[in-house]
Amino acid sequence: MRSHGTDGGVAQAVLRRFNALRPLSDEDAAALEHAIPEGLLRAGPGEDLIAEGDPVDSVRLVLSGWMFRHKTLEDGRRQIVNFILPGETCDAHAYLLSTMDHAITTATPVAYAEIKRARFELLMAAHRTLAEAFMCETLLNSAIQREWVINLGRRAAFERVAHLFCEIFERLRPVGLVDGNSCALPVTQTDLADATGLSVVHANRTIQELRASGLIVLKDRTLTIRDLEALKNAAMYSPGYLRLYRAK
Amino acid sequence: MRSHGTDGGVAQAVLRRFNALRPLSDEDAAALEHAIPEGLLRAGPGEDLIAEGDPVDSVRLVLSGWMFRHKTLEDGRRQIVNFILPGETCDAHAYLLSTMDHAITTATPVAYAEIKRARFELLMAAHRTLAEAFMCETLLNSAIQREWVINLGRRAAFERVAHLFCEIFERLRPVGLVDGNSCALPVTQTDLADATGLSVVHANRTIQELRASGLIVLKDRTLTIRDLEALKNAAMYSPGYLRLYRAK
DNA sequence: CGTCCGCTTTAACATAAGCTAACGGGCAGC
DNA sequence: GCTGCCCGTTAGCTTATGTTAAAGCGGACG
Repeated sequence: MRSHGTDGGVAQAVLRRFNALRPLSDEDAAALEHAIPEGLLRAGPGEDLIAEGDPVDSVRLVLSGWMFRHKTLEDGRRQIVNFILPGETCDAHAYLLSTMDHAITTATPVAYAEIKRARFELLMAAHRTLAEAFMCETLLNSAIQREWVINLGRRAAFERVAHLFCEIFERLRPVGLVDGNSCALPVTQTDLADATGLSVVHANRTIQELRASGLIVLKDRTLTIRDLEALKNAAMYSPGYLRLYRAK
Repeated sequence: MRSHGTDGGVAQAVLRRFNALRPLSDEDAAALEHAIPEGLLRAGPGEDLIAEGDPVDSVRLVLSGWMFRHKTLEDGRRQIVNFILPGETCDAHAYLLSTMDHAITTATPVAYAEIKRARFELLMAAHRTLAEAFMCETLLNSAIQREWVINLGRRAAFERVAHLFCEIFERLRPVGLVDGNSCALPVTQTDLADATGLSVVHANRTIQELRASGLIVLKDRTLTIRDLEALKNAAMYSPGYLRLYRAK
């Protein structure tokens, strides 16, 4: 199945994720893998990959590393609207709307593949299942966005942070990035605050509380969930919106 | 252009909206109009059209009336995650994910058209621009969802409600549902509270404040915006995310 | 014509979360 | 080995928003 010597396994996360959404045929997988090395790129941590208002005319696949989507108000208040984790795509189809309504910044060093619009459209036309998988990615993104609206609108700080942790854990699982009950959490507390709509101080207090409750350990950018079920209960986490049935 | 005697003008809102996203050829428009009367349906106010977890296998187009998407936590806290206004679609492509991750309820009496998946896919295959228009609808929905995340995460109550009002006004404009500086707002304060993540009491206080500031008049389910620019400033409303450039 | 009911409004009080400020620890660079 | 900087942490005080409760108000309905 691996056919490109130079990028051995580099597309692994993407393939695993897509297979969880729509099982891909070997042919579909090969076509996707083939498109990746052509547009392979890297970026360091804290780099702005694209800003609000920028024109879009390609699709990106995250091979490794974390990014996040965010918007900033005139007076500087920033909100992270979503994280983009390994295996996920930025902006499939977004070129249809011409420009970005939000910015994307890297949290860690990342490797990603950029597929130009024309190339992408050919790929979609030729591989129906692949097209559906990308479509699912986009829909799932909406579903996650809706869950974040609930998180910010109706959950208290403790539940909110707990929920975010559950979600990240469950999103990393299908791409093989959880190790037992631990996963990487390579972002600052400022980022977590901006993702949960809290002030940094309160985000910190909340994390302390989560630690004190024995539900999690968070140290050296590694999150360990001591009791996932209990954490989900505390977060009022309702499974399902991530649609990872097939992913086990 | 009108060819169906019985549904005279019923698809007007949908066509206006689509034209604002992707100018449709007469042929595309005709194909869409043709699909509508077949699945024409009505519902009263407060009806649950679909619940979380329900299977989806059709696309709906709202011809008239308001609906909203919402999720409810186990303990009853409810969050409206978006309104669905006349001319907008529910769930284009959503059938790809099999089931709903949220519920849809009507706020007013509504008329809508239901297009079954098979029919919809044929329509998409035959009309590229129409397919793009539906795709844009889906993407726009995501963009709105992101803006709601910012609204709930980083705006204070006053800004939040002001922002919602600006958004609704701008979303109703391209479908011809604003009249001067007024538009319908056929929802209760409880609904507004659930959409803005506030308690009813505080939502009410905030609306009073908005009235006192002279920015709006809200009476008999009609919203009048006294000074749209001022309201947008107060809301830190950044145009653009609704992509209504072409709609003027 | 009175009663019920859903919606809005007000009041009084409770509290979660914000803000400002300062300190500590680790790590990179000089 | 000192210095600076980023990040996490803690403290003390402020405030926006939630909660509970009750009253007003108008329309629907018998």
